[in-house]
Amino acid sequence: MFTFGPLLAHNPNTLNMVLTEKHKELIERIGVFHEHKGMQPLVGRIIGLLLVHEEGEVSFDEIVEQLGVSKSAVSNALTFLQAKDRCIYSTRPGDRKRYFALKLSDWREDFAKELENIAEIQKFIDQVLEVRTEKNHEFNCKMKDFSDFLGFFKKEIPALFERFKKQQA
Amino acid sequence: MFTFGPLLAHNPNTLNMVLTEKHKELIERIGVFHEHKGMQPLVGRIIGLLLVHEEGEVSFDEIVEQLGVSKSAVSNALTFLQAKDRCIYSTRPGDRKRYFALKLSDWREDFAKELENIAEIQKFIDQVLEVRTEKNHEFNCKMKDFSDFLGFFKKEIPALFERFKKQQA
DNA sequence: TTATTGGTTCTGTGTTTGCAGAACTAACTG
DNA sequence: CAGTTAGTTCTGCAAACACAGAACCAATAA
Repeated sequence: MFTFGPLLAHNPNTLNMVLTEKHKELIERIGVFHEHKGMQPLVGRIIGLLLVHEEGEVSFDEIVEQLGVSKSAVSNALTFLQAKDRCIYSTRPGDRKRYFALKLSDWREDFAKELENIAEIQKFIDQVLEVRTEKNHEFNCKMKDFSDFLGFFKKEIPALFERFKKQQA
Repeated sequence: MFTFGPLLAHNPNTLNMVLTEKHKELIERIGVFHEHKGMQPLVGRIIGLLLVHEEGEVSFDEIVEQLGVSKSAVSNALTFLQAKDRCIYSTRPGDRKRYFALKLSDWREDFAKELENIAEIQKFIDQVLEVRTEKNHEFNCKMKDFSDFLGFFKKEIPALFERFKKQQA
């Protein structure tokens, strides 16, 4: 039978953070930024929401309601974010909901990985150099030059983080 | 009327570079690499072809034939690559064909741009920090930390290239 | 036990993508 | 002039994408 009291008590929808226009606009912009990086629209919006949300932890339901999308879409997007290790959830005693948060603590490793990833083109450059003849020496030289730089760059990444640590202290 | 002599003389198809299996496979791998970066498939294949092709300059026709795609697709892909400043064409006296090549000389600027681009997330982080309350201080601190690093990183980019130049000599 | 909650998986669908093929244009050729 | 060459633009379509909605499942509550 329907009981009003428990409904209010258990329904956390009423507790949703209030998003101002500024919040919503920022979420959208963060969304398109991530779209440009190849992610699907909703994934970018969720990242935006998790960033601007004052708690930093947001329930599945609140994501559905704040972004106005379906449960299935949110489920898939969150599965993706967790698979990519960009997101985790925690639970609370006496509460079956999952509270999702960005893994902001990993930004060093994430950023380092991104840097290494953009330098990955070196592998291809080197393989190209292996199959190329000497017919166009200048072209080959430019490629060799680029490859050398990429090798240098990769080596420099750890030092970069160390220098940051030093100048921070 | 049909004349055999001029046809052979003017038809450069017969002059196409021979691509081995190794070449073709490498082109495909370079293609998917660029697909992951958000480019459309054919664009990546063309970059691959321009890289492994011994001349470094490849005619429109040869691209069509070597990759087995339509003229329209090649036209659009080349327009895109030129718009992105990754590709240029040159012509030869008495030859109406265009010979396309990668702008390999610009790799420094291109790479610097890519680095700056991945650091662009800082703008969003800072805007997020502006709208956030102090309700979750730890979360804010991590974001501030990340933003500081991104600022530091951007500043370091020119020095990086200089250090490369120095150690090269 | 049935009902409810929290979330996942399946099915269908409008939209976008990526290309083919044809029509077209501009420049040269005979 | 008509015909050829080199490339562009237009039209259409098959496949992939991104999501909605419904069915579904597992855990808790009544």
